[in-house]
Amino acid sequence: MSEKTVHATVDDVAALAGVSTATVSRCLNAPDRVVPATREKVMEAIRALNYSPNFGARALASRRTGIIGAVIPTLENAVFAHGIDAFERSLSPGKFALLVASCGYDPEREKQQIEALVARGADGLLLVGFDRDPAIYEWLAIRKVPYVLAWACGDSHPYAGFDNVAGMAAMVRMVLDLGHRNVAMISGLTQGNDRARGRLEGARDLLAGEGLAFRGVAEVPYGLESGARAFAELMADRSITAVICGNDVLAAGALRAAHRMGLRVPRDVTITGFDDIDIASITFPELTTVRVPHTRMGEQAAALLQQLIEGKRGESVLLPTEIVARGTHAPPTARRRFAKA
Amino acid sequence: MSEKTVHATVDDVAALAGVSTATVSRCLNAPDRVVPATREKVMEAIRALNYSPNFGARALASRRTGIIGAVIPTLENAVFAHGIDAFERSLSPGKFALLVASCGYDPEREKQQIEALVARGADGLLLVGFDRDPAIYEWLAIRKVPYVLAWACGDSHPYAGFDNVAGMAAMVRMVLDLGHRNVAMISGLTQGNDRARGRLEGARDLLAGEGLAFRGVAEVPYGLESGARAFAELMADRSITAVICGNDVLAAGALRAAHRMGLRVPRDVTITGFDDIDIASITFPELTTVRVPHTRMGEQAAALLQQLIEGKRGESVLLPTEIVARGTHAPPTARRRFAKA
DNA sequence: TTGTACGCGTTATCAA
DNA sequence: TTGATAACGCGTACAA
Repeated sequence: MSEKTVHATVDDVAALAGVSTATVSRCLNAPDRVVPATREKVMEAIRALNYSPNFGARALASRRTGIIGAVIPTLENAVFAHGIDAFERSLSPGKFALLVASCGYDPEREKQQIEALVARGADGLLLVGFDRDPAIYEWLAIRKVPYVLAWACGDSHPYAGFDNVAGMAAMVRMVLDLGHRNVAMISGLTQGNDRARGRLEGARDLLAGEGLAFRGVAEVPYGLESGARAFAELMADRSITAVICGNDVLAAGALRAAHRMGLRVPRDVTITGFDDIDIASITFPELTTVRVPHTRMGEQAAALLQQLIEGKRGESVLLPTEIVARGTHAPPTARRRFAKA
Repeated sequence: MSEKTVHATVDDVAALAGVSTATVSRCLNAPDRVVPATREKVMEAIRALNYSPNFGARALASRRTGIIGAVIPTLENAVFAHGIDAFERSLSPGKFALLVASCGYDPEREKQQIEALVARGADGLLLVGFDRDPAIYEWLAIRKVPYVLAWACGDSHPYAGFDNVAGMAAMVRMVLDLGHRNVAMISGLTQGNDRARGRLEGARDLLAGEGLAFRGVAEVPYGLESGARAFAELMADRSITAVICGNDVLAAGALRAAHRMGLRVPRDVTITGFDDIDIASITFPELTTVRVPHTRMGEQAAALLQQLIEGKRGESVLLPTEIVARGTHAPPTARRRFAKA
């Protein structure tokens, strides 16, 4: 005890303060259950010994870690970076910390990451989207691990998110109202990605409701060049006057391709995005897109998950999306409308 | 034991497999120290009971968590989002997981976050930059917590990073070689940010070496509009022909302001950035900037930190920066060179 | 190669 | 309000 030991324990603190270990523990976890006088003695000893509780021991005895896990496709997508940032900032400081894992849009890897986080003692989980192997949900239920889903909505699980289908439908509605009839879409990969799928279907269904169909659909990986390439191919059909994109990055790529092809936006083609991330207001012209409240979503998700973890019941929250009409949309012009191949 | 209990323990597994708990433990942590035959029995029991080791108990007994902590200013800055993403992907799967905390560029908050992560049992830490209260480094040394610094370089601590000073100096060198003499700079906030400070000083020193000085310096918060505003103010001095920006976001903002002011880039003004994040190739014209290997940096940082944690000694790694000459630079034109106020 | 038995540092139950 | 003490579940010398 008199040795210069690096890590003091509760016993050391208790001894120095002249109390029991139980009291020391209480001072840290339920200060109100200790008389101010003794509490002061204990805190004094804690400072003197530079004591800090052992994480493993605490987790073992209390059966919780204060660690919240999040599995996201990738932080390279600004949408997730911003959402996760807000999520982390909204975690009660001192009470919870964030363990992040990425899965690169791979469902199998997502499953592994979920298991890894739970194995690491995560008290709760933040996941992206609804669509995944039901076995995962069952497993989570058995293990009694609370979770919140984000970037989507639904009624089968707790979530803090928005409606991809409705958001995209609204955008297509606007494009149709402008007079466009020959519309194409550049969608993100829908495989194992219900957000991308929702957006694609939202657009498709709205068109169908008007008795229309896409003049072309490209389903491509996330990325600027990816969007650019898809745009160039789609526009081989000279009748197309509007290209709906599944996200802002694809739209920015499309815009770049348009410039290269000598097409003027929005005079020759209308291009729309989704998400309203930073780049949407940097392109020229600035992108007409669907704004998603990523930051508020992260905050709400954090609040909801913390409630669930503490045993309270929380309500899912559906955030509104909104069309941000900037510079890449306009009515179809004669040049394209009557263009020939 | 026969009850439908949710969490099986080593004892359950040992009983079912007909071995001791020690053997079960070995199967998990040192499979080679167990004969294949018994190992198979044990793994079978593990599967049957759906067993997974208790994190707290394991951490307590083994004195390590397999958790690596990272404290960054914010994930909203793409630079950190990409670096952290690469870092996380490079962590040995199954062995280490990433606990992230943000500090919003606030040194005091960074200190708290570091303590919080260590308190949560982090086996090692990833931190941004070198400049911080020496007490923190001492504390880390006493606690024997390995750490790696990134996004900068130096010889006082292990790091995986790059030279902000040299990177910016090279850019200013290029601008001067183009013929510019009336140069201004939009710098990020240098307070508690050695990366921003390094870039500012790198530029300043190079100018000084040529007997020159900035015609103006604005030190502003991170952000598009922030950069735009600074640019507009700086350009009140009509003699300025080049504006060096501390990062790509500020540069994109400056570019936007230039458009608004009716200035043509690079004909009327040269604008340069730093980092080469996505937006650098989306602006019009595309941004001339300094490329920083954020992804490789994240990977190297992960490799180095894991080595340190495992007791091996690792070498710091200095990554090269590189000028990416795109569309926002050109020699000064007569119009600006001889412009009058 | 496998088993025994103890220690790891807290929390939580129950009495006092 | 405080104290004694039993878990908590796993790793690991040490012994067999």
